Amino acid sequence: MSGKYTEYQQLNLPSISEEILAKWKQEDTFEKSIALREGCPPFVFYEGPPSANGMPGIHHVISRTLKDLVCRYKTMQGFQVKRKGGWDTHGLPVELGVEKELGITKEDIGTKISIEEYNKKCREVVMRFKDKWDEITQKMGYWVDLKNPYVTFENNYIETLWWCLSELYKKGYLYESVSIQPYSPAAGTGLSSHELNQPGTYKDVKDTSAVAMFKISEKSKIKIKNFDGEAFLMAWTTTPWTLPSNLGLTVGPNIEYCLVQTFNPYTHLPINVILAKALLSKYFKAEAENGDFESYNAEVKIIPWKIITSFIGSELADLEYEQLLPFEANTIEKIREITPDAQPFRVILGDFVTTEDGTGIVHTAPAFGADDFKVGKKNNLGILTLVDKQGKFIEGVGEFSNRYVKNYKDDPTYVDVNVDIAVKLKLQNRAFKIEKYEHNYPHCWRTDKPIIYYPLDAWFIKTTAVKDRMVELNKTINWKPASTGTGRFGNWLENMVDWNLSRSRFWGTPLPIWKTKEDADGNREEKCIGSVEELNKEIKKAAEVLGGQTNKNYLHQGILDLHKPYVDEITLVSDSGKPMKRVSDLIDVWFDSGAMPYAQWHFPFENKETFQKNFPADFIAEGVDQTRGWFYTLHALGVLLFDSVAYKTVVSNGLVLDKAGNKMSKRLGNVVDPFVTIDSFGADATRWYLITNASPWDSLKFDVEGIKEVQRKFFGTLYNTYQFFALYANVDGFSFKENYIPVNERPEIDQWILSSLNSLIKNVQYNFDAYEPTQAGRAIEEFVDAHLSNWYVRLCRRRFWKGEYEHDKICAYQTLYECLETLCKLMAPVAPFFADWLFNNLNKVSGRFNNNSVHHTDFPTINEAVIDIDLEKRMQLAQDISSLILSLRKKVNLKVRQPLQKVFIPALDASMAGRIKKVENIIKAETNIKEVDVLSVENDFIKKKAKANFKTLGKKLGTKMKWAAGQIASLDNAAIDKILEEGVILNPEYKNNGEEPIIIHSEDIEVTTDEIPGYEIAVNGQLTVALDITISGDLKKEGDAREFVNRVQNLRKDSGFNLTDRIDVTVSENAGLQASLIQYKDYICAEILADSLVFLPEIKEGFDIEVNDALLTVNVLKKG
RNA sequence: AGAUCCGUAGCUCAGCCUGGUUAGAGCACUACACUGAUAAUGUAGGGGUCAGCAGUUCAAAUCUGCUCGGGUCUACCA
Repeated sequence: MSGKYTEYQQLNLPSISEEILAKWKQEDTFEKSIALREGCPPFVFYEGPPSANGMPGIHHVISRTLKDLVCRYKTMQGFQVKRKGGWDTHGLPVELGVEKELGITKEDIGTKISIEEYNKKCREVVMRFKDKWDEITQKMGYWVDLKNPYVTFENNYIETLWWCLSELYKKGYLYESVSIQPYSPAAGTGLSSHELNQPGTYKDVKDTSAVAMFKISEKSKIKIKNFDGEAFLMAWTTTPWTLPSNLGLTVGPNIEYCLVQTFNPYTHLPINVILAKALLSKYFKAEAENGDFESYNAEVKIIPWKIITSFIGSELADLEYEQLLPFEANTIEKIREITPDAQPFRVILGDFVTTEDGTGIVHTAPAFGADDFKVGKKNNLGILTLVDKQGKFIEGVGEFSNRYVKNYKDDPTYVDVNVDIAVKLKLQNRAFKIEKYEHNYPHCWRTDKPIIYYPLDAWFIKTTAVKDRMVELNKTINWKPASTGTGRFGNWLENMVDWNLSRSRFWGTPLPIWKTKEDADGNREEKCIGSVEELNKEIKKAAEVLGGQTNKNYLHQGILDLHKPYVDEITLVSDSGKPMKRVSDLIDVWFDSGAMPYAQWHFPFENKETFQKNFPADFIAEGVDQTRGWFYTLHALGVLLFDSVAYKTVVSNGLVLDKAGNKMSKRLGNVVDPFVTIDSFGADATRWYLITNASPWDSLKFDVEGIKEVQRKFFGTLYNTYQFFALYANVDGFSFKENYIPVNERPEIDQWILSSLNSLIKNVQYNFDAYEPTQAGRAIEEFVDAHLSNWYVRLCRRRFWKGEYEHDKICAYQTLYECLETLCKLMAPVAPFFADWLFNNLNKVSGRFNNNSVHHTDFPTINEAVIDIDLEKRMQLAQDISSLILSLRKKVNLKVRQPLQKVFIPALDASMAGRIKKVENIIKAETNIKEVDVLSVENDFIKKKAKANFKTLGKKLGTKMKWAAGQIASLDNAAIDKILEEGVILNPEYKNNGEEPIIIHSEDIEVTTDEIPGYEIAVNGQLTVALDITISGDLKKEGDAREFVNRVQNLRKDSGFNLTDRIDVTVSENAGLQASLIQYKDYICAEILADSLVFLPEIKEGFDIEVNDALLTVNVLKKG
């Protein structure tokens, strides 16, 4: 190795990115980083597949930075980290995109366009932005294997999904059932929650709402209280059309209800009603309570009422009531035809009941509400669906038969059936209040018509069967932040329902279940296919058994594409010889991604061993919005299939908001284009900003100003430190060829920065291990800025350019080099380009590593022997003292170039005195002072002040604390000294007062000093500095000389001289300064590399300079 | 509606777990200084009801409860 360290004009991060990217490409640096770790323990990472039919955004950059840095870090730590990429290719967004592009709707599929063509189109567009994704992946420096990604639409992938499903089926976890889903009668289709969350679907509408009165049966009435007259349960609904399907009334078990005697406002008949006590005021006027019942008649506006009795909800359980609206279609016989042992028309209990609105009693129609369905099933109410899929009443619902429950057909003559139901209730003394009610209700995003909740057949995974195990295993997962695991995710698990897999779509993974038609007894046979081979076998078998045209297109080669429409063309045969058709559903795309640990390897058909080595993952990371998405489905399938977690650590990162804190959305136009950002600031600054600005799980307010700051402050400073190093190392030819000088043989300042460096390694390693990259990054920043650049380099500057190339200088070079080299490695996970660039700049000269990339090196290890905490502390002391002295100089307007004679620093104890003595040279140099006088503990020169230590005393003293603090503050030197030596009783008169003695020891006080008469003093905490500001004649002269040197140095620099150029200097004679310059001539010449310094009466060509208010003309001539 | 995260200087964030008496840093602004590495740095200045209320405590930014505001996820129901 040889040559020079490359020096640069200025820092250009984007071009560094480009240069390094090209190098990586050429040298296969990524592939090599994995190959180099062959045989090392694996660290397993799963890539959550993005969907390539949308453009990547800046929020993708943050989660991928996080993933990338962990993988890079682990690689450097000696693990082999394979990162298989993946693409999520199925799902509704793809379908919607295609429909928009082709200008069609779902209804057109099968008529205007065949399913085959439609799916072909989906397959084409799904990778539309793959190029853009690949580009951002590279540009941001995300190392992931894009050459062999898993793709969810490929046959092999789907085959594994089928295998998973068939395993679940075998375990009895896959079943068909009814669930209540949003359904659009106008469009004739179920809607997903995604569709329901389209903008504008929830609208404020006015509906006819009814408070209906359900008459309590005579038998049950007695259970409440013995009283005269009819009693009713009041329940409210905004959808009166569901009332004929009513099968139960739900009350909250802990809600208080009362029985109220009053009159029906419409029929004026005397009634008794039950409702929640908290809602009485909604229906009754306070002034009418216990009003005049005797004289009530139809003309009286204010209806009298009184509470007869009250009870809590659980006491109402199982009360029976008469059916509200009996028809032919909803008789008890009809109900039991569907649910043989149903027990409807009862009061049941439900936790979801509130007293926010309504009556505190919930009308329950199991077919038309998810809660209703759940509670109905639990209480065996049965189910009635008196409305068909077109949204109209079926036959047998009296005068309402065949009427649409909402105006789905835009019929101008439509009469609202809800109003008619309300009228009927009024006439029958079954309505207490009918009114228009404005509420927020979901609408179908395509037809703009209100949706209804409707029971649809669907296939489910019985996740509830393994709920306890999922909860248990979740506790072993390391969640970052932990609260997401216990809170959002843990809570979600606790309230888990079975996983509804079914989707009525076209482009997705088909459910591999074939079934026969139901026979007369409602029985049927079904088969769940678990592999292509099995399907092909069944295809042949069916053809043989059923004969004719059965599966004729699939007999030769078997099935070639596992999507619709092909799978639907296949008929299988049941064990008893009946034809079976596939159920038409596709599965939830979340199943696709949740099964990626298996499907990415085409397990169990191939790669069995690979799979075993790569399950479960050590680490995954995605946005927090995936908590109930990917994180959930991974976990569910891991537990269901293998009784295992799917990942050991999961980091969920927060959202990226714009700088005003708004969510980024195309609609608002505040989306940050990651390409623009990375092109203008470079990937490193962007990554560094994203990681260090806020913890990954906090939402990040993205502001390019922040990136600029990172670029300037962190990368700029580090770059300059390198430039400084390169400048002088090139002059001296330092290439680390000398033996490594033992740290304890180096000057104290070197020992200090190396101690800090090792402390930094410790800190960074700890935080990376804890998945706290923000803390790690900030620690690196702190080191570069505060320690390395602005203290070490600042103080050592002269060591690099003064003197011969021997011990001290080599120490300085080796030390600074080691710092830079180590920093490269520490920062490499977060800023991979810059780190590699810097590493190569250093290493190509020194050749200390055989590696071509920092990413192939090992992460630095801590050298505990070099860490000297006391040294770090006293250096901090030196910095604090210097800073105090500088503030004093500022206060009295004495610039640093003016030397001063002396500073006094009182030490509070011997160890502090010792520390200051050890760093006094640094203080002297930094603040340009000749002597540092450390005043010992016993001096009388200063006045001491004591402050109570609240931490130790507070516990002992309690309420006397304030008094004691006052006492302590007023102690004099003698008392403080006594406390320090042996302790003092603060309340000597304690015996007389009958108190406990309060003994103060040295640890109970903090001693400070406050006054040194005749000196300029500054105090900061326990530190006091007293500066002697008298300037003697000699000091003044030296100050002049230094000022002069500074001016000449500036001239050298401005004139573009090289560092080593020698010069001749001529100066105009000047009465005020001449004596100073002559006295310090040797010093001056040495500093400015002058061979001569000559005074002339007049200088014709030269620069006018000003030195301590004196004007001079100077000419500087380069020699040779 | 439920869960969760967040709320500290004009802005970005520390500090909170483990309570301790002047609440810190950076950016931005102003002035001065330092510099033969520096787009850096130092010193000084202005800038805070630590979202609000209540509680626990000798002592609360810190612990507890409630409220308000913002984000996200889930749900949207009589």
